[in-house]
Amino acid sequence: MNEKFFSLDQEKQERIINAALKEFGQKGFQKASTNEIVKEAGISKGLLFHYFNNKKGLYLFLFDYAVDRLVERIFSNENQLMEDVFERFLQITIQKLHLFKKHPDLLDFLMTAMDDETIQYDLKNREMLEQAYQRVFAGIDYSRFKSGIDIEKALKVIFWTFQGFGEEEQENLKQLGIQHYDINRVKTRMEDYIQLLRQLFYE
Amino acid sequence: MNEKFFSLDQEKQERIINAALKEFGQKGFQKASTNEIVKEAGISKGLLFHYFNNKKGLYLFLFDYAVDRLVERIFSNENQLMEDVFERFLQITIQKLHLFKKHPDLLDFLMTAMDDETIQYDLKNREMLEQAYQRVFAGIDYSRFKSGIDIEKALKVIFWTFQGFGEEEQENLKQLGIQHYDINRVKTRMEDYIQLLRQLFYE
DNA sequence: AGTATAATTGACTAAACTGGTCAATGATAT
DNA sequence: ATATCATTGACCAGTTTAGTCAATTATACT
Repeated sequence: MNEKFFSLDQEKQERIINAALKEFGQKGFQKASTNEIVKEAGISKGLLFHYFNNKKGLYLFLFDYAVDRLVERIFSNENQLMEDVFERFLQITIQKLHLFKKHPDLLDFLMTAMDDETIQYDLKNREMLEQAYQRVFAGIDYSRFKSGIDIEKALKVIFWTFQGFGEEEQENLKQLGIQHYDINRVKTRMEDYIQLLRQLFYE
Repeated sequence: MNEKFFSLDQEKQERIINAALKEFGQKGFQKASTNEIVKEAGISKGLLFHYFNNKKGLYLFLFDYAVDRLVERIFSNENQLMEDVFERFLQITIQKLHLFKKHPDLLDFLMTAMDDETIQYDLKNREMLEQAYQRVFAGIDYSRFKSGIDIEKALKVIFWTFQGFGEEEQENLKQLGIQHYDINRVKTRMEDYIQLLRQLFYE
């Protein structure tokens, strides 16, 4: 790729990246259309190929970019994960929403790119991703759970609750639009659910 | 359409229908490719246009078909919905899995077809669908819930749990393949979760 | 103001793919 | 052997594909 891409307006960079994430995320590498990407990004055909010299170059750049953004948001060493399940999932859900706000199609792109056979990457990023996912569930404090509760299943119920909540919030964000959506208020909304979950699961 | 389609081997009918559901579900009406559909279904180009005389004819047929299958599985009058939340959602989840087993892409197709602007249907089917969705949550018995619990939020936690469980089972079904997947054993797996949920929510 | 350099455009290409047709072939039943 | 049916895939004109490149515009420097 052409490093001067990073000298563009940040807003323009993001327009291009988001358009590409969306198209590749929806259709996979082969069937994604560069025409569609430049149309959505509002740039000319030539410019895209000027910065990423061909389709595969763009795809590979995007994969690295997406992994970087995910790790820096959720798994970076600064963001130390809480021991309390609810605090931890609250934290992660908020971070995912921030990520979704900037790059609505990044997570979907990563999911589908992970098992795309048409390309094989440097495996570095792949491994980093898989390690990261394990960290989400490692070192949780279960001591406060009511006795007689199946911890494994309880954890799944909690996980699915946060997942469902997060998807609902993403829907809201899409509907309301980026400017009318206040992420801090999500925190209070989610704390109502956490209160319920604590009531249910904790002694 | 050509009614003789229904005289084909049932297996062949389903191959064609499933291939079309998948393609339309993934790409929408405009961008779906009839070439892709016949390739996936393993039939010739001519045959598809012999039975459904053009692309739009196929799409309209599929929509009616999909609504019929959904209603007959989940919302038909024989399948009276239980008053107990957990019994009801258990029932619905099982029925959805049966549907998914025969037509893995039917529900996704319906979702995307609902807000496809390129075509306007007889609204009969649309209305039927929306009424049906409301029935899922109507007439539930809340009397056994512990006092001091926010019923509205509790219902969402329960819904998200069944949703997460259902999606996980669909993943298993895809992975294991249709022949090694026993739906009756799902019931017992789900009853473990129901036991936990009862323990949590019921007096 | 003038000139050099870099950013950006979009018309253009050959190849692939699009929805749809139809004469030819294969299968089945009488 | 014949008639009726199901099925095929080469073929069509039109669109879309990834990628190129001469030409235009914007920026920077003297």
